[in-house]
Amino acid sequence: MSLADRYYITTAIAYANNRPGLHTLFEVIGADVIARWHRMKGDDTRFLTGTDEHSVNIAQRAAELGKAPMEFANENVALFRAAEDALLISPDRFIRTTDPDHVRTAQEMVRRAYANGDIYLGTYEGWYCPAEGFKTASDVVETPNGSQCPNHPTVPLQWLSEHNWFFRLSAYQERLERHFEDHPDFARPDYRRNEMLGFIRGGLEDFSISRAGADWGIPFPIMPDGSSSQRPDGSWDPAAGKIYVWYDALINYVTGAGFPDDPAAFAHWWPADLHVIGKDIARFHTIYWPAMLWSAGLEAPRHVWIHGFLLAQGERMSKSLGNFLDPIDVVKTLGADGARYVTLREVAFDKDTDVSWDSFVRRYNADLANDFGNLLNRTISMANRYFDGERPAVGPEAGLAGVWADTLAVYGDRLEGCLLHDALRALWDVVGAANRLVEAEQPWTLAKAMKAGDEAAGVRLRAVLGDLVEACRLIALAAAPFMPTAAPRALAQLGYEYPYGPDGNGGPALLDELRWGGHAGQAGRLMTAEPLFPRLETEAATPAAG
RNA sequence: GGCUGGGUAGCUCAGUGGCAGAGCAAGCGGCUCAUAAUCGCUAGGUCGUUGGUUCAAAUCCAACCCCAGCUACCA
Repeated sequence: MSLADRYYITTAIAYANNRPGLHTLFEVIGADVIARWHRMKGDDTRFLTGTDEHSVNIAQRAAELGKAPMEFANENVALFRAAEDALLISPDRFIRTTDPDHVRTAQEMVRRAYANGDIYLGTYEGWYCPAEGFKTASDVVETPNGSQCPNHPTVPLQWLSEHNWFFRLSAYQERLERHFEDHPDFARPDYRRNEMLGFIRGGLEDFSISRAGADWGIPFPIMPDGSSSQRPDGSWDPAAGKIYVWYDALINYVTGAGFPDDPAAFAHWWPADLHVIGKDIARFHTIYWPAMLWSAGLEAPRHVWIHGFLLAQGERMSKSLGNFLDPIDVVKTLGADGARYVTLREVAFDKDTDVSWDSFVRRYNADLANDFGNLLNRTISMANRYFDGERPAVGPEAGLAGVWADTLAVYGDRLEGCLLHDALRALWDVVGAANRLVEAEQPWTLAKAMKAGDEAAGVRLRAVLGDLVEACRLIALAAAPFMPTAAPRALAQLGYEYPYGPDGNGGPALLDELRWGGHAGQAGRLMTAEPLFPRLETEAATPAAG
């Protein structure tokens, strides 16, 4: 990938029925890091995230609370935005499925599929739980008394039969298989790709894309006879029904790229480079979505990354189980940078991971307070003491330079390969190497010799501390996508300007800045050392929620 | 049931034929620049089980046991 490439990255849109947990925002933090990395590299980057607001469940929940669906959605979206702000998430657009342009886009996608002969009227049949909604055949439990909803055994299931529109997914089976074969890295990680490919090979059925009777949702734009469902006064005929789920939710990715209102923007941003999504919706993103796009004459996204879930003692974290972490609590305790680092270091980005409050606090103290924070602190403190605040330059034969070059290569590969936890692990190898260098060189011993008149010791001391300062600069800068405010604070203490904006835009190409000794000739003054990541006392570090 | 991933130190995991590894947690020692920090050392594993191939198996093969995922319309 060359410089000045454009890079369009998205997350799944979250279901706006409640306040978000860290397990929901995990994917958004990860995507934000990747977006910032590309912005800092100089790529023309667009990062899209947002909320999914149409569904019977949301309308129903709103009604229970005596609110209009939109009012209910607005409140929840505000909670999402507050949590994302606290986590320093930097979307270029926060999209809502209730946004007017998204409504137009979804309707246009339906029209295109219709024009292409890919949607037709059919009958959807299935079990319906009045307490919960439609159930799949595999969800329903067979008992001597008949079929039951596993979550609501006392509520009788209804067998519903509904007339609605279907998308001809079956027509795309061969093309999908070929796409997976021609683009082996379309869906990753590999084991998820294999699952999806297996699903395709098992045969594809058409799926329904409209619902009758719902009144909260995007109006289906076509009447059964093929005419427009829009009336002369601009309103939509309720008899046409609403667009159902995937022809609403998935469409946000092209809405966010400018389709169809802004053809120039769309030509620039589409196809998306990366959709970051959870494993629960892999099929819809890697199978339904490409087919829907092809049907509209558009290209499939380039890559879909499928991440796992956060677990608490082996159980999936969820709002309903109550075993989730509140992102606001985590930010309050660890700081925004700490929360981002610890989440992405503790949770593997390619599979499920068990996490706990204790593991988060341990990781924060070990990696941030003790290893990196203290490295920065001791380096600046010594340089201030021995050289009166003048920043020492890198030495002529720094052993760390080689370590750095190797690490940076691995770091970039892992980060661009979505193995964010591995990227951080690699970067922290340099932190360890730098701390070991301090012990090996014992700057305090060199300083005593220098004071006693040993010039060679003075030269060596300057070089050692220069290398340590350089290591701190590079580590902080490389970690900036993960820790967007710690990086500028660290660089300020080291006497460097931070040339990037709050979202990572502007400034020189990151990879140029990340060359060892890149600022060798530049004089500067160090600030007083100030702990970047104050150590947490374990007892004090208990979440408010318990 | 079928397919896929996994089962390695107290915890999280790396390790695809050559003397069992890392980080964290634990114990001991060193150092004093630093946020009771840091550096070194030690301890700790029948590598899920059983059999097989091989001079040599955590690694390859077979069977079995456990955990998780996928096996169609949930946001």
